[in-house]
Amino acid sequence: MESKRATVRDLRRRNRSTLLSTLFFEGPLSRYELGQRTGLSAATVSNVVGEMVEDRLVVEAGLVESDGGRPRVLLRVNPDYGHVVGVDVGETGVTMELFDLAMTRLAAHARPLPPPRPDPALVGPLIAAGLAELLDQAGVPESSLLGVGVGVPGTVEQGETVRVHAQAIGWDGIAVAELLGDSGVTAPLFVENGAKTQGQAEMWFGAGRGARHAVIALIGSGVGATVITDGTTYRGSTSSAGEWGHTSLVFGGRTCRCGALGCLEAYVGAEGILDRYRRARGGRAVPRPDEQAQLDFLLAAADRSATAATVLEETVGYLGAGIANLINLFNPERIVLGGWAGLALGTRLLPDIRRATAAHALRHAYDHTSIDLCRLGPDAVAVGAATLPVEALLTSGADPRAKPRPRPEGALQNAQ
Amino acid sequence: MESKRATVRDLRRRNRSTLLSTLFFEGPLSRYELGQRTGLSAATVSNVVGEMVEDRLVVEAGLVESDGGRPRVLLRVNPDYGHVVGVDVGETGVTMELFDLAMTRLAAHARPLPPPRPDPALVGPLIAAGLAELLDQAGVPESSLLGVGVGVPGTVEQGETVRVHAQAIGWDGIAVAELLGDSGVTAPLFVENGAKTQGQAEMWFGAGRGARHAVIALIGSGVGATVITDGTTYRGSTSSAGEWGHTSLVFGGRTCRCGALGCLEAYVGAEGILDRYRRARGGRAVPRPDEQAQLDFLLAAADRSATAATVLEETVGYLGAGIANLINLFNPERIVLGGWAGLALGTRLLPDIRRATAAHALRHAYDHTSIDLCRLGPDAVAVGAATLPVEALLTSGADPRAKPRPRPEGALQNAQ
DNA sequence: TAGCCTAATTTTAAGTTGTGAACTAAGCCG
DNA sequence: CGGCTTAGTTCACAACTTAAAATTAGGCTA
Repeated sequence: MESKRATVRDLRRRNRSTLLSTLFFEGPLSRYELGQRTGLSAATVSNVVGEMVEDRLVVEAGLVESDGGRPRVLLRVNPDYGHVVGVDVGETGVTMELFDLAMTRLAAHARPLPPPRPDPALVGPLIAAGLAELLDQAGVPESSLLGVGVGVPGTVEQGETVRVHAQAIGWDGIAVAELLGDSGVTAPLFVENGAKTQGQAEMWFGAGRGARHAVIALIGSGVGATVITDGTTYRGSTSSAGEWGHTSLVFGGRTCRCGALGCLEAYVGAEGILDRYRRARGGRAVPRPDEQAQLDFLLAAADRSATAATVLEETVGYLGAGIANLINLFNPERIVLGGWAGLALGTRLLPDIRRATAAHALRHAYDHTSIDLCRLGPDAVAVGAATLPVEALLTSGADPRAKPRPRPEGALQNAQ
Repeated sequence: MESKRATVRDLRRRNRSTLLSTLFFEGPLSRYELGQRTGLSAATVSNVVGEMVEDRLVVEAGLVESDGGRPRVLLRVNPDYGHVVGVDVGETGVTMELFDLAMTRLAAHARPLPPPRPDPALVGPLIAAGLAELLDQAGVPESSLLGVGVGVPGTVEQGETVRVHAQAIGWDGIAVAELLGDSGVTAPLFVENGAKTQGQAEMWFGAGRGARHAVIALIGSGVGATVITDGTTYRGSTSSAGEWGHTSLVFGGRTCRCGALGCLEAYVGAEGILDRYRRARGGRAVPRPDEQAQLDFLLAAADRSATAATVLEETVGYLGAGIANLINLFNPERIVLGGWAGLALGTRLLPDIRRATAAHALRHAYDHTSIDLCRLGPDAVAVGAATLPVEALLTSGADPRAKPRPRPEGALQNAQ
C-alpha cells in the first residue's frame, strides 16, 4: 500500500533495470527476445539498450543466424564493465574472491584469523591487504572495482552506518565501514549477514534458481536460514529475520548456546548432533579431530552401530519438524538444504528427511514444496557477498560507484 | 528482481493510487498537503485530484482557514462513491456487514448455519439473501456495490477460479464464485482466508496501524496468524503461509487435530487448553456450556485453584515460545494478539506472556518488537473482508466493478 | 468598499518516456 | 539481381510530471 510517488524518470530507471537484469540472468539475448521477455516495445528496447551500449554496460556478443532474415545480434552484460569482490568473514578466517561481471572467478585468497575469535581490529587491515593482492593477482585496476561485498557472521543492522552484532564471536555493534576507514579502499562497501549472502548465491546460481518463494536452510555448526519472499531476501524490520536455528522445537528441551531451551540448533546443528552422539556413547569423545570429521564418522558408523543410527534417526526427526515449520509458516515452493552439515546429512538421508517433514507439515503446503540439496560449494558465502554490488547495479541500472549520482548532462547547464 | 515493464500509463495509475490511498488513510487533506506527503508536485496533485473529483471518487470537505492566504480546500474519499460488503463465513454461521467507503457500518446481519458443518450449498443462497436484506435495510441500490469480500475458514487458492480448501469443515476445493452463480449477484467477489481478513482489519484500523512488519496472532478454538511483510499480507507461493498453529513446538507431544504431534495449536488453542485443563482436573468436565465460557471459568479459577493456575502458567509458557518463534523468524516490529481466546488470555496475562516470550526470543529481535492486544471486536473478520474491495479500489485507483476496463475515450476512435 | 497581501490552486510551457507505424538493414533463395 | 523474411531504427505522437508563471480566494487595511 501507499508506494511512493513515481516520476517519468523512475520509469526509465525501472525499465533499464528490467532489461539489464534479464540480460544478466537469461542472456545472451537479442533485442528482439528482450522485447518479448520484458513486454517492452521494440522501440524502447532499442533505445534503452543503445544507451547501455553507449555506457559500455552492455556489449554485443555475436550473431544468431536465422533462416532467411536479418540475423539477431546477441547482447550480454559486459563482463569487463567492472569487477566485484566477495569477502567471507568467518569465525576462523577471511576468504576473498574477485569476479568480473559475468561472475567468473578471476582470483581468490584466504587467510586464517588467530583463534579464538576474529578480532575486529584485525579484520579491516586483512581485507584491505587481501583486496590489493587480489587486484594485483588478476591485473585488475582498482578503479574497475564496482564494489566489495562482505558476508559476516551475525546480524547486520543496515542503517546510516552499517553495524554488525554477532553475539557468538563477541562483535557488538561493530561499524564495518570504519574498519576499512583509512586503508584507502574507495569502492562502495556492501555488508550483509553471511547466511543471507550464501542464500543469495544459491538463489542466483544454485539450487534456488527460478524460485520466487524459497527458504535456504543452512546447517553448519549452528543453524540459520535465508528466506526469499517474492524473489527478494526477507530481512524483517531490523534485518534479523530468518533465525530458524533459535526457534523452539522441543519445549523445555536442551539448553542452546543462545541461552534458551529446546532450540532447533541444539538438536540439528553439528555441535548439537555431536553432543547428543557423545552422550549416547556414554560420554566417550568421537575419535576425530574436528566437527566435520566427527560428523562424517557418525554418518559412517550408522551402518554398524545402533547408537549412531538412533542419533541420526532422531536428528532426521527433529530436522523434519524444523523444516515443516518453515513450510507451514512461509509456504515456499522450494526448500534448499545447505551448509556443510546440512549437505552431509542430506546427501545420505534426504529421503528420510523428506518423510519426516511430511509427517509434520500440512498436506497442502508440503505437496507444493520441493526439498533439495544446495548446489554450491563452501565458497558460496563469498560468491553471495560478491553478488551484493552486482545486485545494486542491476536494480538501479546504474553504476554503484556513482554515489551522489550526477544529473544527466545538460540538466545543470545553467546552474553554474 | 526483474519487475515487469512499466509504461507511462502505469505511472499515472500508480500516482493516482498513491494519492487516493493517502487520502483514505490520512484524509481529509488539502491538495497542498497531499503534495507534501506524496512528494508529487502541486501541478500533478491538482491534475490527478481533478480527475478523481470528476469521477466523484473524491469530494471536497470544507475549508481550513490560513493566516492570511487562500484557505486550503480539504479533500476526502467520497463515502458515497460506492459501498462494500464484508462477509464472515464462520463454522457456525454467516455474518455480513455493509459499509460505505468511509468504512462506516450502515447495516449488519447474522444467520446461523445448521450444525455440525457449514454446507457449501447453503452458504451461497444465504449470502445472496443477506446481501439483498442489507441493501434494503440501508437503502443502498445494488448498483452502488463496489464489491463483496468474503472471509472463509481454510486456505484460499487464488487462481483463475478461486477455490477454498478447509479440512476442518470438509470443504475441499469449493469454488466460491460458483456458490453465488445464479443468484443474480453482479458485484465483484473477493475471497480470502478469514484469519487474513481479520489481520488486515487490525492492520488498517486496529492495533497494527502504521506497522510495516507485523504478525497478527489469532487464537480461538484453533490458532492461526497473519503475517504482514513490508505492508502487505504475506501469502507464500500457494497462499497458505502463516499456519502458525501447526508448527511443532513440543517435539513428539500431544496429537493435534491436523494429525501431527506437538503442534502449537494443541497447547494454546482454546480446545487444547481446555482439554489440558480437563485432564488436570482428573477428567471432570469444565462446568460451562461452551468453550468461551469454559475458558473464562478457567481464567477466573486461577486465583483459587492451583490446578487452574498451573494450566494457565504452562499455557503462557507455550504461547511465549510460539510468539518467540514468530519474532525469531519474521523479525516484526509488532505482534498483535487477537482472536477471542487470545484476547481473553492477553487481557489478564499479557505481562506474563511478554516475559515468557523474552525467555525464548533472541534479544535483539525481541527488543525491537512490541506485543499488543488486538483492538477490534469479534466482527473484525467481516470488516477485514469488506476492506478487500476497498483495497482493490485503492491499489488500482479505479473502480473494481469495471472488469474489462474500457480504454480511455478516444483511444479506439478509429477502431470502429 | 477598493486595494493589498499571502498562500493555495491552476495553467502553461517544457522536457521525458514508451509506442505504433513506417522505414532501413541484412541475409537467403531462386 | 530482385523478391522475401526477419531484426533493428527512426519518427511523430500521446501521456506524463514538473517548474514557473498566472490566477484565485479569503483576510486585512485604509
